[in-house]
Amino acid sequence: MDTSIVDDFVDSWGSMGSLWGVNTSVARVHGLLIATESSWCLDDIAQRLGISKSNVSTSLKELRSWGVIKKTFLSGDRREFYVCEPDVWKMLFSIMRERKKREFDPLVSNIQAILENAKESPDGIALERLKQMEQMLETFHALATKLLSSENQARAIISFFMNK
Amino acid sequence: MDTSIVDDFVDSWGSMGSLWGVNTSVARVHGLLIATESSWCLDDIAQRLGISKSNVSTSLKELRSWGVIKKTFLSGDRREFYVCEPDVWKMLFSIMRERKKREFDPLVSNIQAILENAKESPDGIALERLKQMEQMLETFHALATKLLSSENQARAIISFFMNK
DNA sequence: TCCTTTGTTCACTTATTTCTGAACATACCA
DNA sequence: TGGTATGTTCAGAAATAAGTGAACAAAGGA
Repeated sequence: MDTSIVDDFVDSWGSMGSLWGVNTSVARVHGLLIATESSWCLDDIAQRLGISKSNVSTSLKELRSWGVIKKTFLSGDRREFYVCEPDVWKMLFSIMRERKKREFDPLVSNIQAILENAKESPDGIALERLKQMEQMLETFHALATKLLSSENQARAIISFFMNK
Repeated sequence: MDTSIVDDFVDSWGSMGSLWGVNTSVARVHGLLIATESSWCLDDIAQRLGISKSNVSTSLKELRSWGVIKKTFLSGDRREFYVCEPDVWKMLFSIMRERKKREFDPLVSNIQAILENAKESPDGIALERLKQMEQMLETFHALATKLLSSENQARAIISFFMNK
């Protein structure tokens, strides 16, 4: 098995974990599942990537929480195996949905709550600007909600838009 | 001056620096400039946020590199003052453009380069999936390039889309 | 039952990032 | 020229995040 392509992909995917907010190990484990066709058990992943079992265990837990991998079972084998979502668009949408839920939504709620208490326009505060910010965030929130509600719909919209 | 709203906003904005990849101090300084109408000099920012001058200095440098603040001068005052971009949409677009350039573009190049060397479809590698990934990334790249080329155009597209 | 395999948790180590104060540079003014 | 105000850089400190190994738990199988 020619492993260099897999290694390269794992490195590349690992180094961009920051784009969606996970650490290198998590992204590397994910990269390994993406780049290979087989399903992997914990020990094999640890050996293949040269990291500890406990690290793999927590990384897999994290990847499950993002909804981008799933367990599989081989008959007669007690171990848990993992594969990633084969559809790359579905994968990306899972990540974006989760990231929105975890980081963007709370921000929007926060800003809304802050502006609730700011009806009286006190001195020195750029209240107009903060209101524009709130509106912008709400627009993005609505846009993201709409786009992320269905991969297929979003893909159609993107193609339509790109062909104009 | 009622500072609690500013403080709340600074906290909120500071805690979401990770969304666009800057640390808390950088985001807090930015938050302060966003939430207030005045222009700020280094020392006053340090005092207001309770952080060191050197931290403010590097944070301002970082914010300049993202293109989200600019220097102003008061006549008869030797100090450098800073204000943020008043248009929140322009601000957001600056951040997105810069983040794309710094993190997304290199990823796309990487994946492309890796797949260059993978014409022969070796065993155990999900080559089809990696090609789909590459295509998806290229689609997003094209989409982002188009959307980020003009705030006004993008805003028009978003409104059009949201009203359908 | 006891042993083995598998996976998780957690206290601790290691690595990385962030922040600071001091030293330095620069520009202006007296 | 010296003195003061302003801003930057950088080595090290402090804080935070990540990774490890050992202990533990659970589940089969002999």
